[in-house]
Amino acid sequence: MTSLAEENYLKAIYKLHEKTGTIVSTSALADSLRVSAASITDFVKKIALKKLITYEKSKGVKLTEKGRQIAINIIRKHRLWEVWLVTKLEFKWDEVHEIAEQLEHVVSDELIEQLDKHLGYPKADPHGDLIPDAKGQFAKSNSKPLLNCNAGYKGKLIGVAEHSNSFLQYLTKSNLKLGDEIAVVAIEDYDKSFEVKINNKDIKLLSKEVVKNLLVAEI
Amino acid sequence: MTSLAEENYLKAIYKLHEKTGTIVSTSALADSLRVSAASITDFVKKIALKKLITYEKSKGVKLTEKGRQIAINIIRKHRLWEVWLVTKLEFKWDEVHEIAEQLEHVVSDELIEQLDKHLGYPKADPHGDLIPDAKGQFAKSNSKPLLNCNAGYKGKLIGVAEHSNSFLQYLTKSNLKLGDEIAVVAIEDYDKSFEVKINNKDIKLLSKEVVKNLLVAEI
DNA sequence: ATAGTAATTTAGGCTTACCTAATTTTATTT
DNA sequence: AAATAAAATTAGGTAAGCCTAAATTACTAT
Repeated sequence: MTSLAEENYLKAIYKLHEKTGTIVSTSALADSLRVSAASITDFVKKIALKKLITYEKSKGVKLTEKGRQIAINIIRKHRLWEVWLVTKLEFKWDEVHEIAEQLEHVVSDELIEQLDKHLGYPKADPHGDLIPDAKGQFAKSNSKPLLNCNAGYKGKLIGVAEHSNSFLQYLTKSNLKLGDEIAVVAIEDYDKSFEVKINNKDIKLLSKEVVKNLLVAEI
Repeated sequence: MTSLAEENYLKAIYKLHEKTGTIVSTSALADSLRVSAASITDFVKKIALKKLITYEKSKGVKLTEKGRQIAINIIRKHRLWEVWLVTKLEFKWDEVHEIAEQLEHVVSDELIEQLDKHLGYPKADPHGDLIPDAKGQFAKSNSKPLLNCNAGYKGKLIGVAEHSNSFLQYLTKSNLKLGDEIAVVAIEDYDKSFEVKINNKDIKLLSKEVVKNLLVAEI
């Protein structure tokens, strides 16, 4: 029904829209999918005919409800597989993305149902990203970047806004993981670096780049 | 490196060779892969150039050692995934083939290593087929069709020689499963049907077609 | 041994998903 | 507002993996 390429295009469009909030440009898609702009124009016309997206020439594309459902389902599968890889197969959170990129395209509703059950119906993946349910509904989340918090704030690390291996490995090396309690001791006005206390114990200094990408929520 | 199509061709050639013991013909492959004979000839020429098989025009094809290793690796992955689906995800043995056909193509050596470990290094899949190790070595097996056994024989059901859903479902319905002890009470000379005793309890009558496809071994 | 049949190969085409180069459209500067 | 730069599209092409129809080769039966 839906080809591998289509699934990847829809997922890329979904993610780019999520990030920018706007209509998705040809060049953004070309960048993200590592395919020439000409190929994007081509393909985008084809899936517009299938009503998976709407395409405005020279403007960009947008998912239709149908396209959005397919994209969310891929994301659901991706995140469930990531949970499996980390909780059952002992992979690290920085090792699962590429494998999940392959597993997400396996087609079987019963498989995903059983996997979800096997994992205990997890709400979030190993990076704290929410896992939509079988109907495509996301749970509500009230996380925010630690950067937006003031001195005195105390919360729990529940996600990351960047998924690069280098960032994930930096956190691991710094002994920071999801679930940790973070208290903001002080904020350096000059460079917006944060002095934080982790789990009521260790004091750490985190750069603005880092706190921008740490998502926290009330305990 | 190896495309999906290549993997499927190599696997099909491996299985057909295993079944017939001979060089594999174009038509047998066409049948098995549900592709026209002309396409087989085409493709076979291509992978012969890659030294995955040897191809004798109008005779048939044979795996090279390189092609054989790839085929065995796909089979290893297929069987490990089947074990996972049955033991961890509660699928029935007649429900796993199609899903494993997709999962077997996921590429990641670490994934398969970890999966193998997670499953406790199983020696056989849910149908009793042996799982080769990471080096492509199969364990020795001394199973034989129940059909070849005489009255008085007592052994354990360790595999099936047919994998069709209808046969697997027949066995399930008949309450026969791998591991059951089977004792041959009598053999009807006229139609070669077997009267057997299962787990020292129930007496069952099995047709020649059925006993031909039941593989047993010494307890 | 040869006619007839079955299996295989060749020839020519199609679709999917990509490409480069050239052109056109849109956005940015001055 | 014109000139330039950047983004998008059009045109023409390619490789992979399939197809049908026609031609060839191999097998079987008398």
